[in-house]
Amino acid sequence: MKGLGELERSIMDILWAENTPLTAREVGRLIEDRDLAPTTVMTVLDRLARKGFLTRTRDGRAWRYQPAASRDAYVAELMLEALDLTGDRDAALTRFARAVSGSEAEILLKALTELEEE
Amino acid sequence: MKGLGELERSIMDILWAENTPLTAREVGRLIEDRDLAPTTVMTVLDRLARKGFLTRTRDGRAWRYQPAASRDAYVAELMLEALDLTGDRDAALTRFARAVSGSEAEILLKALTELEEE
DNA sequence: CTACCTCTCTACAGGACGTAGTACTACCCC
DNA sequence: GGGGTAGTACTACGTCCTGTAGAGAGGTAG
Repeated sequence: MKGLGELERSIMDILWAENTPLTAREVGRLIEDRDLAPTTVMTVLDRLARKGFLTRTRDGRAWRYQPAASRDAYVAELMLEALDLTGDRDAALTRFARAVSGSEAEILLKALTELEEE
Repeated sequence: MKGLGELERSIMDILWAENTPLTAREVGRLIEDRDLAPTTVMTVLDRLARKGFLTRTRDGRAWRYQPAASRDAYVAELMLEALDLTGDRDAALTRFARAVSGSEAEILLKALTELEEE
């Protein structure tokens, strides 16, 4: 997988936030802060689809885009990918465990213990 | 932080593997597979130092480079950074917990429970 | 002095990304 | 049915990062 650029991530954020497929125009409207040309949005959506981050289906002449995977799945995958960079996964995991803050450590702990019970 | 390129990572790997500071020439010798010009290695070492991944100290006319942080710290930081991309950290963490394989889940679990006890 | 090593500076090509124009088609309203 | 509107595909361009390396300068060792 590859990282996303700034604008690409903004657009993914929008699509992750909505749970319905959007057209380029709709996405464009939701990016208020920047004044982007419609074609810019379209180009980026196209690239994201090409990279596999989005799927698109026809709606009349327009395309409707939606995320291929949830944001959580994306983030988890990035984390696993980072983990793959090391030779010593255990050490990295230990360090990671120490680095997450208390409440999050509990989330992790809970998820892990639930896993064990299954 | 930013990700590293291919060659940059190879070089970091070499420096992480040794636990003594190396000169450009020494690093060059350790990258056997590729036939790189010495200046190439120097340039990349320089860039890595500039980005904060390496620190360097003089040794005669030469510089000796060594990692500014351990690989584990780097990996853990990348993981945290990925985690920061999401709005819903809990969901991402839960998903991550499910994704790590069994033995690694135990490492994590152990690190976390040790944390709790402290 | 001469060959050599190492440094610093500069350069260049390729790819990713932000950004957008152009040209073409389909549709709606008057 | 003609013009505006929306949508598409294709092309383009500047910038930054990275891989790769040459040129030139200044020590160092015979």
